[in-house]
Amino acid sequence: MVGVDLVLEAVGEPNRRRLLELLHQQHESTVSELVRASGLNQPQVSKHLKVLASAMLVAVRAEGRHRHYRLDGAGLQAAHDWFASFDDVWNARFDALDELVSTDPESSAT
Amino acid sequence: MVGVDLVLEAVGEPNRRRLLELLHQQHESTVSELVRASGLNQPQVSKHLKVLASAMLVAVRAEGRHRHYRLDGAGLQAAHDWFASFDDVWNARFDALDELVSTDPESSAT
DNA sequence: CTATTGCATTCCTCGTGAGGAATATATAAA
DNA sequence: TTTATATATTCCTCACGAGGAATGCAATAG
Repeated sequence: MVGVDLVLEAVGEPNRRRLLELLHQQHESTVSELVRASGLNQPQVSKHLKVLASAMLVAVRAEGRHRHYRLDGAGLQAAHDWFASFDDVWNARFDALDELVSTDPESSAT
Repeated sequence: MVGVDLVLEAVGEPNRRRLLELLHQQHESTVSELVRASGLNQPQVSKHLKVLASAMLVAVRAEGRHRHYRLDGAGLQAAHDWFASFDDVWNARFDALDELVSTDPESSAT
């Protein structure tokens, strides 16, 4: 399992989110391509990618002197699951209330 | 719609995540209760709650000299949706690959 | 071989953000 | 009224993290 702490700290940075979104469109990109697409300098891109990789948000594939980066589902899903654990909040499921009134299913008047 | 930037920056902080999880268990808590449960000092809790509130992650209800905080689904769902937009990554849908190799399904040697 | 390209890494500076202490503010109690 | 409680806010310090510049390093080109 992936540490959600690393993931959420990594995605807290706006430029890293931009890189993730660029990678989402391109499926796979070299560092040079990300530099051009993001407008960031090459060292910054490499450093951000390093952070993303240690959070299992991206994976690398070496090919010659090129490095092909792609999204890694592990980190993304870890963060997704963490927020999903709160889904009862916005789903407004009145479980406790439902249990309280479950003995009286007739009381469903508006 | 809630700004996902504010939300993801807010949840990037570990103690703020702890507060969110505490609020998730308690449904509603005063600042004092969160201070006791989190081990943080009162000013830090108030400051973190302020950040969480501006990201629509918590909502407040004033009652006498107490402030009752509870989770706000708006911010939580915004972050959830942002990660959900990447679900094709971990669902491992090889659409493009599938299209490329669809003429040769036998080539799956190790 | 040397030169060049693609990327990673190091060093430095600076801004920002988190924590601590003290204080301000508001509401309730006496 | 004075006092106590609950919370917010201000000020300060400090550490960490992001960006820039320069450099290192590996792989291809010539």
